[in-house]
Amino acid sequence: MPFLSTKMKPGRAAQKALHRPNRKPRMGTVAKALDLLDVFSRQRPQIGLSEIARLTGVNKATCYRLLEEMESRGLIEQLGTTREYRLGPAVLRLAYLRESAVPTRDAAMPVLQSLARATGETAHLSHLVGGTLHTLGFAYPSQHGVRVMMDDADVLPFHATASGAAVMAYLPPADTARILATPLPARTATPVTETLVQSRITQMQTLGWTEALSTFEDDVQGFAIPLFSPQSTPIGALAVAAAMPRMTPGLRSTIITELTLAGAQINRLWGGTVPPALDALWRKPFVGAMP
Amino acid sequence: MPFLSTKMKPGRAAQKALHRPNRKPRMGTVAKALDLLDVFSRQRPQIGLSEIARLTGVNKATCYRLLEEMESRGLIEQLGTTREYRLGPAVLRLAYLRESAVPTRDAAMPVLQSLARATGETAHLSHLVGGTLHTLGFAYPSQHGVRVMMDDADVLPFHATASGAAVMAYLPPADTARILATPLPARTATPVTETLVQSRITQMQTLGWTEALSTFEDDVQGFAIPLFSPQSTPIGALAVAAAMPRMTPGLRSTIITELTLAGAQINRLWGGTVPPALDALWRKPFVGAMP
DNA sequence: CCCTGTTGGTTTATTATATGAACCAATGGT
DNA sequence: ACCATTGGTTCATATAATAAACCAACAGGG
Repeated sequence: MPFLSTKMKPGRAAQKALHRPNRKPRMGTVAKALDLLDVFSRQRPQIGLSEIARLTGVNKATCYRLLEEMESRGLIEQLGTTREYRLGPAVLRLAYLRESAVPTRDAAMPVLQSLARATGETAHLSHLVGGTLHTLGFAYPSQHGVRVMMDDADVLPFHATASGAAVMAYLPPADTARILATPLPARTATPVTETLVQSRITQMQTLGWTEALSTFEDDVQGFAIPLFSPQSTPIGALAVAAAMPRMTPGLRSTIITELTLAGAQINRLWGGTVPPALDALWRKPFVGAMP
Repeated sequence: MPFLSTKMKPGRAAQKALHRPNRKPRMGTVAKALDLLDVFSRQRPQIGLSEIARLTGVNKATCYRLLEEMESRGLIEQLGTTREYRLGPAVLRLAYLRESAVPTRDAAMPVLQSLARATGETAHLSHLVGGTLHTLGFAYPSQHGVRVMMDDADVLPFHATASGAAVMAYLPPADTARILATPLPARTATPVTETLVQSRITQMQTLGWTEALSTFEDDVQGFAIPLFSPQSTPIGALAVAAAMPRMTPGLRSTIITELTLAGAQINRLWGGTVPPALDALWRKPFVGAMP
């Protein structure tokens, strides 16, 4: 029985899944409203009404109403000076409540930091929410001057990252297929072919970890492993992003060893269950296997 | 011009405020959905469908749909084991984004902690969101064995707390009246009369701080001051909750002094503008005035 | 000063969507 | 075997969301 519900809704689910040529998408109002929140990002923390409508494709009047309604609940707020909108204070309370009930982030951050320290590279933690990978946190080592920056709470592309492959490797095949069918976002350093992604997935399944070279960012080598729910469904990924010029066989070995260790630790903290096959791989010391 | 928009919506605002006996409330769907989130609290972090419907008064089918829609966006999640619902991981990302854009909590917490240390009592920070006070954080001193606990990210009653009075004292009179008209929640230690609340408000305005005795909790004395937006509208409160058996004139003096100091500091950090009259009161050293 | 292109916000008829009573199937306690 | 729960679903109905057109208010530019 799955932990996070993966139930099939007989009626509606089937309707949703099938592609009905003459039917409209039929999206709920609250879902549409919540989608508006995705326009906000680190680099664009506050936006005007027209801009939001433009970016989301939602009608301006509709957009206005939705924003107004979310504002009334504090989910977003409006600046009186520029009339721009931004995320509201209510999200803090919600996050606080969530963390006190399920200490996900607070529990994992120390491990993330020690992973960054042990490897000397940037450690990155992401969470699978609503079919997409979201950054939950990251940690930088103190040592190196040059380091991989990821000051983004943005969405991670599945195709172009090691984290994406790590998660996909343990997702139900149907979901993986659907993700692979999704057109990948423009911003990728190196073109990503489906066979390449496929090979990362197999690497994940056979070696116990996966890596990606110069895909999401130039000169960055990423290593990742998945994180699991108590029912062994993937719910996120742990990754290390290293600057390629620094890479050596020794460093690579260190990263993989530390990564699997930290992964096991976070899975334990979160009460996750690592699939037996993978767990066995993690228990074997890394011997320098090459994909 | 107000910072956080306080604009009046001619039509709707009036309709909302007045109690119309023969009219339906006419609440938007997303607002209703977001209201569902309020059922979750520290002591009740996860709830079943029927229970949620019962608590909120929303039809069960409607409730189900709304929850399902929010789940699709990660705002809540459902446990596969018990089918209960709880806050989802998406709130973490939103809060993270909000804090990186407007570092409210992160900026204030150190001040809050030093306030708790300096006074030896529990310090408490709350945020005005959507017409209600929400706990944003609190800090305990390390010294005393007995201390006022407030492990609640719950909503604070305006009537029964010093924080409520502090905020109301600087709210537009109309809002204050509306709040006072609201029936106060059952859970209050000492009965609260309107004149009592009114006296706290005047104390706030004349002395620069306010206090409440044994109202929200027994044997707890609360001191509070308001926090302001750049446009001098109140957006929250800073409070110290002391155990009454410990109270002495000296401690009281310390608390008030430290409280105003910390308040000024947080207002500075948040870019808030303290109203000139209040600012002047805070600059004068506390001389032991008694209300 | 007008022209033009913005902006945030509002109105309207139209229609798609939300609603809720009733209904199921499954579970758990007695 | 029963009864009272539970989570979830159905469907006719009424309500609430929608989108085009419309304002008024700015901000440059000529």
